Amino acid sequence: MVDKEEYRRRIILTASKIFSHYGFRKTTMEEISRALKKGKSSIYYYFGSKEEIFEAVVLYEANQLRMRLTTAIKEVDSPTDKLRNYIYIRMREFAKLSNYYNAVFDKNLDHYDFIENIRSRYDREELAILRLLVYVGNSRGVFAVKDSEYTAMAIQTMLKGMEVPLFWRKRDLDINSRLEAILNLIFNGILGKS
Amino acid sequence: MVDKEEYRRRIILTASKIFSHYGFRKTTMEEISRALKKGKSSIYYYFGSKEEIFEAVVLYEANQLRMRLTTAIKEVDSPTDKLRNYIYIRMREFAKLSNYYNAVFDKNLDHYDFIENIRSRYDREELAILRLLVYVGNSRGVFAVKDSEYTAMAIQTMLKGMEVPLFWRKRDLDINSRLEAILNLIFNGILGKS
DNA sequence: CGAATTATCGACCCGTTTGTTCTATGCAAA
DNA sequence: TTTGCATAGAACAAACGGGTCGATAATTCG
Repeated sequence: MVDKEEYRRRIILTASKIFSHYGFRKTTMEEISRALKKGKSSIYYYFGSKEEIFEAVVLYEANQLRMRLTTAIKEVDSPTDKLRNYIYIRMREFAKLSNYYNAVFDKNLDHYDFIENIRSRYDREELAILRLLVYVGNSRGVFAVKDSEYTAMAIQTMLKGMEVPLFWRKRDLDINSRLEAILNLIFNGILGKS
Repeated sequence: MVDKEEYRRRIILTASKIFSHYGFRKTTMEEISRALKKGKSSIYYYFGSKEEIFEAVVLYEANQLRMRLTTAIKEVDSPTDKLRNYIYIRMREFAKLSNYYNAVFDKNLDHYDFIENIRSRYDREELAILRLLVYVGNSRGVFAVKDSEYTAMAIQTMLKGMEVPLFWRKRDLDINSRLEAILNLIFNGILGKS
């Protein structure tokens, strides 16, 4: 292994799969090392602790999420499509990431502040994106809102509101229809009288 | 709780979900009892051990499978549809049950014989069903095979062959096309020249 | 009502697991 | 051979987790 950083990356990839399935608590160093075909103690040559790996994994997943979202809004042109795409992907990816949240809330709240950091940073970024989307749609004459900032915040609030049942209630299939309703509400509210 | 048996049933339902997600080993009695909003030791009033619960769960799932399969072949009439339905549902349900198998192969092979019992019983039942399906299709003039027994065994062998990659390889989406190919092969083989 | 039975739970036990450390060893380059 | 990177086995303290037991609450029944 010429590059140490490269191997750290491989560990993150592998651990990510296991963490996402079993959560932080139920995932053991033994499993991670076995999946890498290495000795358990060898992992400690690259990472100081299990938490450190988890931290790197969450960071990695956060970046993945960011990438998917930016490409999702780039691949369409109209403001409504951009916003719709963003919300769709966001909710889908968040649902996939729910295991990480369950992992954190598993027992010990040690990582809580660390996760919260990522979370708050993402919140700010998301707000900026939404603000831009609304602003552009506005200046293109598709949307008709007074204040982009507050509208973006309102949308974000709704999105956050959808997360809770996503993570805590059983996954019923009416999520899609609820999402559809939200989208409908947002667009009709923005577009004025349909 | 008037009926003790009813509560055992609730435990099975709840434990089933957790087992199917985390496997036998990673599922703790603590989790099961918490999901039932009961004390950990209360569970032992209904079941003697964790293994006993697991046994009941597997038995329950096996019955569920049986039910789904019988309804699947009842709701259509033509022999080809019956056989096609049976195979489809069988493969889909087996894929869903793969977690239970992973659970067993997790480490200790204690339950192995117990699972193997259910398995062999199911094998016999399946063979009987397949034999009947082939036989009826034959007598209706849709199929054209010489020996229903051996044809049924051949079909079962193919189905078993499909299980291995289903359970052990990553779930690639070409499963459907592979299934389609198998179905095609079976029917064309049975129907003679198309 | 009170006794008997049913159901629940907290506290504890103790073998096993597991995150982490430490030391020894392989192995490539110089 | 020496140096430094990479690996893994052994050991360990701490936590975990299945299971037991006695006490207690809830319910049934006479």
